Amino acid sequence: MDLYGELEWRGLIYDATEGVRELLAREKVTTYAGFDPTAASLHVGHILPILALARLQRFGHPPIAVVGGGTGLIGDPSFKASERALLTAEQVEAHVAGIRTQLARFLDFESRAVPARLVNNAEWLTKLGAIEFMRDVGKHFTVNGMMAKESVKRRVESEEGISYTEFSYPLLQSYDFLVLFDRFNCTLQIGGSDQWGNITAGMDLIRRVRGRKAHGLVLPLLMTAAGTKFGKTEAGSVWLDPSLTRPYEFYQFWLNTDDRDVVTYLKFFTFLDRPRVAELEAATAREPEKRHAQRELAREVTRLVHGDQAVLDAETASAALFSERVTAMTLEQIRERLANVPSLTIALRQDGWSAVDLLAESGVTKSKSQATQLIRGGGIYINDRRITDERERVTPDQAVAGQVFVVRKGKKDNYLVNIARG
RNA sequence: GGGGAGGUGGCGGAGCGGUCAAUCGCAGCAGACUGUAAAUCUGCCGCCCUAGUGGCUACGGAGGUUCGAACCCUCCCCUCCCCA
Repeated sequence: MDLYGELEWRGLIYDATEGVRELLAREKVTTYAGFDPTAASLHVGHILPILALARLQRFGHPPIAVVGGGTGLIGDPSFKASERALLTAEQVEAHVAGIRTQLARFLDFESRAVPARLVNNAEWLTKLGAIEFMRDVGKHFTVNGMMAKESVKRRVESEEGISYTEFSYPLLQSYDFLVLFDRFNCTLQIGGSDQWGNITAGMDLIRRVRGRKAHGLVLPLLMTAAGTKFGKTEAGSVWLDPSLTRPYEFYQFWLNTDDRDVVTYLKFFTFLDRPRVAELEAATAREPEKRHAQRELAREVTRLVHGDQAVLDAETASAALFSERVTAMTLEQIRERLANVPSLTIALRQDGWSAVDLLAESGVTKSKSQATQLIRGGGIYINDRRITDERERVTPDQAVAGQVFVVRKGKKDNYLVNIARG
């Protein structure tokens, strides 16, 4: 199967310009995707375009990941309801640093035949003078054409309006495309479907100033079957940065994928081939309770993002928390298997604590009120035992080896509460 | 510039002098069921505690009237709609 067919099968092609398929089949096409540093870390949604670049590289097309150190200073208005506050240069710089390292692990920079590149558009955008920009780039766009773009329409028509700053964003992205075209002969840009307007703007610029045709391909918007935003959990966004989303939680996020979404996600977020995906699809239909597909999905994506060891740790912890009894484990086993579980401490008290105090003082809950509510709702377990009365006393000798309580909040949130002595 | 409508909890949206921490829907959390799924059902859902006819903070902002104001008055800020 050719690359385009592969992408099609995976459902990754939302829209593409005429001739992309033939182009990809015919020659090595240097391709880029941009990532603006709007946060300190990329989140699970970003995996889609990143992997798209990686898939291209596997088929011999050199990828370029562009970190938007320059465009991040401006802010993309595409399909945004309102103007956003500008990030400071320091914020952008800090975000860029984090995102760079994350991007780096998905592409193969060692390959000589198909080199990957990681560049920062601040390199050329911050040097671009206003007059130069207006003469060389701005002259090629009509305001009329810009305003007609679906991506900015809502903002143009809104009372709040759109600042000149954000309005110029598509031009900067167009200029990026032109620079990459000139430097690396980059002729294809990919991105989320919201990027279509910005991508075609870049294609237009290249056509006008260089008389050459460039292409665009956009990926589908991520949605869950339940109609909610993809990549959100109780805790907020699912980040790639392990200090923001622990690898265990990251693994759990994928493991909890809705049956209706899991095959789609396997195609989107893994490199598993067609027969394997078909196999997992059949397995899900046959015995959904086994979660074969979800397990494989969680394993694959966690490996991609956090590595083999993280997968092992997450699987061990998951098994321990969901199918074993804490009280049957030794202290060493708990320490080892639940290494990824958030660890808290509580000061020793010989006569013990009321259940509420234990939860609030250790930080499992943020207040005694919250602790009380959870206990009354039946959502708190200490060492496998459900707490039914918030006044119930918990004593140090009930801790595993006299040292640690495994506290479960709800179905899936676990904490180790260590007794601090002295 | 003229005329009109409105700003309420994460969002939507009731309330229009006391019984309002504020109906309801969504989102969220917990429970039951189950498969760590979905759907459904139940409870919670401003914050806090010693958990009560408890305390604190709240209905754009600042004052005022009143025993008492999200609700009335004044000024200010903001949003939306119509006309020009």
